[in-house]
Amino acid sequence: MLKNISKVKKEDISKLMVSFSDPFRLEIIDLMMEGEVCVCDIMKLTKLSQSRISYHIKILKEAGLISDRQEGRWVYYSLKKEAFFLIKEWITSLTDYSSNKKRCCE
Amino acid sequence: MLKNISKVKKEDISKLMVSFSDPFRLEIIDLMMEGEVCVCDIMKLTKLSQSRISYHIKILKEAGLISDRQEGRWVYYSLKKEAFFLIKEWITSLTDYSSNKKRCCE
DNA sequence: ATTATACATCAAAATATTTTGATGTATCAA
DNA sequence: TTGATACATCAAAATATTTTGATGTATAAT
Repeated sequence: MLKNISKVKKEDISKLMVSFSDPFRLEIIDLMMEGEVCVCDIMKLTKLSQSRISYHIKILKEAGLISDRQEGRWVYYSLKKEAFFLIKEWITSLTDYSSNKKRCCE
Repeated sequence: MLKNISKVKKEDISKLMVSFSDPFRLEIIDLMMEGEVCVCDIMKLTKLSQSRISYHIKILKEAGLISDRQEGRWVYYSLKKEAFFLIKEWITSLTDYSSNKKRCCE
C-alpha cells in the first residue's frame, strides 16, 4: 500500500492545523486578512484579554503563519501567505487524489 | 473593518481543522487516500489500538470527512472529497485575499 | 447454541491545551 | 526620572483531548 501521496510533510501539516484548530485563532486570522493588526486592535475587536491574545499569537507565529513588525510600542502582525500555500498544496493533493480514485461500489 | 471575507463558516472550518490537528488522524487520512480501509487495516498498518482508532475515526466522521459502509463484520471507511473542497475554498480565499493585499511598508 | 471476529462505547486515567492574573520589559511622553 | 502604554512571559488553575482497558453489540463460522 502506498503512503504519503502528498509531498508535504505530515509534521508540518499537523502543526499548521493545530494553529487553525482554535476558533479564537481563526478569529484573529480573520482580522489579519484585512491587513496588519496589533494586539490592541485585536483586544478592541474581540474582547479577548491581552495575555490570551499574546498566547494565541505565539502559537500562530511558531507555526510560521504570521510575521511581526515592531513600530515603537506597537507590534504589528500580519499573515504570511507562503504558509497558506503549503496547506493549499496539501489539500489539493488530497482532493486531486480522491477525485481520481475509483471505488468499487459507486 | 471588514470581517469574514470567506463565505465558509468559521465553526465548520474550526471543526474540520480540529480533525486535522492530530498526527494520528493525519496518518489515518493518509491511509484512506489509497481507498477504503477498515479499522483492522489501520490496526495492522499503524499499530494503534482498536479503541484508539475507533475514537479517531469518530472524530473524523463527526467532522464530515469520512463515510462508512458496512459489509458483514467489517466497516469500510473512506474520505469524502466534498469536505476537503470546503477547506480548499477557505484556504483559497485566504491566499487570494492576502496576495491582493497591499501593505504600507513593502 | 457456542465461539470468534470486527468494531463501538464507556469510564477512568493520563496528558495537553487554554485561560487567568501577576509580573517583567521596552518604548514613549511629560 | 516618573508614569503610562503595549506587549511578552510566567506559574497556577481550569478545561479539553487523548489513551487505556473493559465491556457491549452485531455478524458470522462451527
